[in-house]
Amino acid sequence: MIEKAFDPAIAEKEIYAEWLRENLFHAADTSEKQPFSIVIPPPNVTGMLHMGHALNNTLQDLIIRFRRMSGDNTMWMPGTDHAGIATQNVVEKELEKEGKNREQLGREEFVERVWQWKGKYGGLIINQLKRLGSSCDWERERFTMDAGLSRAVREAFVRLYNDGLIYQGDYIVNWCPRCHTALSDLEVEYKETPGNLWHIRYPFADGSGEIIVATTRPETMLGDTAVAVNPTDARYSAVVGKKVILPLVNKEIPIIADDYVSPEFGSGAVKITPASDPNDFAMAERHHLEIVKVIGGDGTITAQGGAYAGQDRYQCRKSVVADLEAQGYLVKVEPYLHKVGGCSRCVTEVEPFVSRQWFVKMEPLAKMAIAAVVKGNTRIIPSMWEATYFDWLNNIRDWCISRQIWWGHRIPVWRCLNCEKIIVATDDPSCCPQCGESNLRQEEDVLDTWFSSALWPFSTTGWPEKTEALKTFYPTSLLITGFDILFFWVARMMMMGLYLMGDVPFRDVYLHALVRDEQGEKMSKSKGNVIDPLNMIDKYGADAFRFTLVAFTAQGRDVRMSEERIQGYKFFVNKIWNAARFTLINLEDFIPDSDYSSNSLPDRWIRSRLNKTIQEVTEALESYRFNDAAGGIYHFIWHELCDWYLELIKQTLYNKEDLAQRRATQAQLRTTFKTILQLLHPFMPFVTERLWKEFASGYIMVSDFPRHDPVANDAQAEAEMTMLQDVIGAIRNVRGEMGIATTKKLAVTVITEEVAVFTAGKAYIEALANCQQVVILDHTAPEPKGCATGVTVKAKVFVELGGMIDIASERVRLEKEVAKISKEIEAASQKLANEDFVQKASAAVVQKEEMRFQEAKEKLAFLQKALMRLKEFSS
RNA sequence: AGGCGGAUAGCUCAGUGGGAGAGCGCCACGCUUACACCGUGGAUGUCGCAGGUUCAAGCCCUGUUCCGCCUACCA
Repeated sequence: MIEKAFDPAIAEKEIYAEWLRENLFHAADTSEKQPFSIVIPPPNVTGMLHMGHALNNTLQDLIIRFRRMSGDNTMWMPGTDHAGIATQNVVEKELEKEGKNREQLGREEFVERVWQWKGKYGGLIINQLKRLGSSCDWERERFTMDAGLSRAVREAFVRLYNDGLIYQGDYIVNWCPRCHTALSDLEVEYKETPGNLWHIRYPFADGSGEIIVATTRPETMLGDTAVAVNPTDARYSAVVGKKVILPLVNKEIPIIADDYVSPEFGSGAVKITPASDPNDFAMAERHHLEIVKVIGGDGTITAQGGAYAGQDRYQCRKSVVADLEAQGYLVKVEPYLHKVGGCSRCVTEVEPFVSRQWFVKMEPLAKMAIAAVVKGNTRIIPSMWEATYFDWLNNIRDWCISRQIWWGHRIPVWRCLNCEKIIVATDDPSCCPQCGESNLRQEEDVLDTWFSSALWPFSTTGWPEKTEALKTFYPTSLLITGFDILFFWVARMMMMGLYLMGDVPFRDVYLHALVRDEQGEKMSKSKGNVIDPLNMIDKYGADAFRFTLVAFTAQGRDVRMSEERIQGYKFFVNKIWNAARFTLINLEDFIPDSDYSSNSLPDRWIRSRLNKTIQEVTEALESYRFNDAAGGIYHFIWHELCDWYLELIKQTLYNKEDLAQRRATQAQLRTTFKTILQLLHPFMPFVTERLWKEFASGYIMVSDFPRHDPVANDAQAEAEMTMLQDVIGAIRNVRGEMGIATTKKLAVTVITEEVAVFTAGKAYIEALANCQQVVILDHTAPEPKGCATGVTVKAKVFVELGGMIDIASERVRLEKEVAKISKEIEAASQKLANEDFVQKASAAVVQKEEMRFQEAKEKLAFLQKALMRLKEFSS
């Protein structure tokens, strides 16, 4: 017999090792079976498992296990992402502790050092995923910097370049002065920050007056090359074309007219610093203005800043403001709340910076990505995200893919030092194809990490090689990821997949929500509200933890996590475990190989209910309604199987006289339990695998997922069971309301038109309502006196209290019932009295309403009679 | 500024046109031989607000308030 309680810590370890040993996670490259594939959103190598990973991977494992059991050739591709800036930062911090920096080490040695770090710590999150039970195809594990994936990156770059979709140019980009690299637009996080709006006087060069401009960044004025006003602004039409003297710099700059300027804001005149503001940069292109870089890549003022050269940008702001004030140029200072962009990796304020960078031309790629979703080649679930997806792609800007860091895929571009020829190649060139020179210099920059991630759905299966795996598993079937990387990753995979593979990277995309704490706050270390998934697994077991995540994943809703809930589902695991113990205890003498079939009501009923549950859970999983799937199986196991079925069959199991029926019920019990273990397996892989050993040989994870059978529904059995359940409920209600102990046996009379059903079910009522005697009488029989009474749709129930009836509490109980039913009657009669309702509502609805009305009226009459009798009894 | 989502029992949330639900918590009674990590019974809601459509609205439409998120170049 199994132990009294399930010990997840031991079982999880053993079972996972068995699955690995038996190689059950591995999918064949080619197979007769229908392929089903998912690529994991590769966690950063620097990552530690957090709630987001836990949710993400639980959902993937759930679907993967469901598909595997359903007979598909199921491949879940695992791996990690090299996470350029994040990883470089981690290693640089390590160096810092040793009093070194990366420049001292030099590029090669630094990269070597990162690889060492990766070897040591990079696998941690993979092991953490295993703790969850993830059934990834570990043999296939990939890393975005692997040789194969690096080759894919070069191939993609070269193709894009040759097709004119990659270009290099001097543009203003988001620059992090601390990471010392360019960032894409997506890597900047804007935060509302209190600042000031400084109003500054710019005198006209001809001495005829002045124009006032407003700015949030006075230090940038050192690099101003114009002042702009709106061409329709009458206040300024006369001054357009004039020159002003740039204060502190003493340089003449023009006043220009441009639609971009909003006349309503500030003074309606804006200073233009093309090197320090993207809008100003665009304006400089339109008006051919000079670009003066006064802020350098390290955030200090350049030599162009004259007297301020060398100052930090914030220090310079103070100096400039002080000088403007001293020289009478400062008109006023207003407090001003504005959005300031920060580096998403280190929170340093981003500096718009003009530099030479590489870009991917997005428009043609975006068009393909839009069309694929419009045509339905890829479905986005929940569909509300489609709008966001389209909106972003329709307004997309070119993607800055170069990063001035060392950890990443170095851009495969070389320059011939002799003839300046640019060479773009997948393999390192040994000499210049134009002049034969062997002195070539490779581009220093590396690619944005997301460039390689964008290739993940096909680079992982071997692209650009035409491998069997690629043929079998591309397009992948499903991607499950958080909505927060819809742009970063999903959209870019769509573009790259369509462009390089000629087909979408996945058929379905399921976007799940964020995991928050129970107050709905985002979990963060600084808030101290993080719940560590590994800690939860240690405390409650992976099964309970997983089930919690699934049960709270409703489409379009955040997942609010709390320890209390996980504990609740641990109780559920315990319930299952004990139901299994009960089952096993009662199957000890059972020989499973004979063919039994039972027609007892509980057996027919549970077959029907189980069948419907299979259907419900299957349909919910197929449409990604995770909470419904979890809820359906929870309800069945706890409230149908345990609460009713196991109780109902006890008498049959304990009765050794009727061996045939006992055997048949044992068989049904065994089948039912095995089936729910299979149904539950994708949700709770460990406890189900553990229990499976007690029921069958082999592994549940590769057994067949239950299939529902449309003809197995037994409406008759369900209807009869409902009659019995209602009567049992009525008796229990009397017991509970009258304060009679559950151990006290009752004598009950049931008066009904369904004499046959209740006579057959008498023993069940006796057992579940704890009665010593149940008498079933036809509806023509006289009603017994001195009883507490209850009424159901199909029966009147009389509970004998042996003259000890507590009249006061019985009256309260009956009056409560009367009030409830009266309300029902009123609602129903009102509807039926409404001619519009009777005419316009569907016949079925009207009929239902009439039936409800009739039933309620009968119940009410009975209850009123009972109340009357009660009065007679008491007087 | 625009877009999206949410507002239903004390808490967390299901419920997309016909009798307001679940889990947890709460109250009462019970250690009945699978389970006290349990069982049985009970209490609890102007379904954010205001209009409208409909025989019928938590659900559809319009407006509105509050909360959250995303996108955006207003200095």
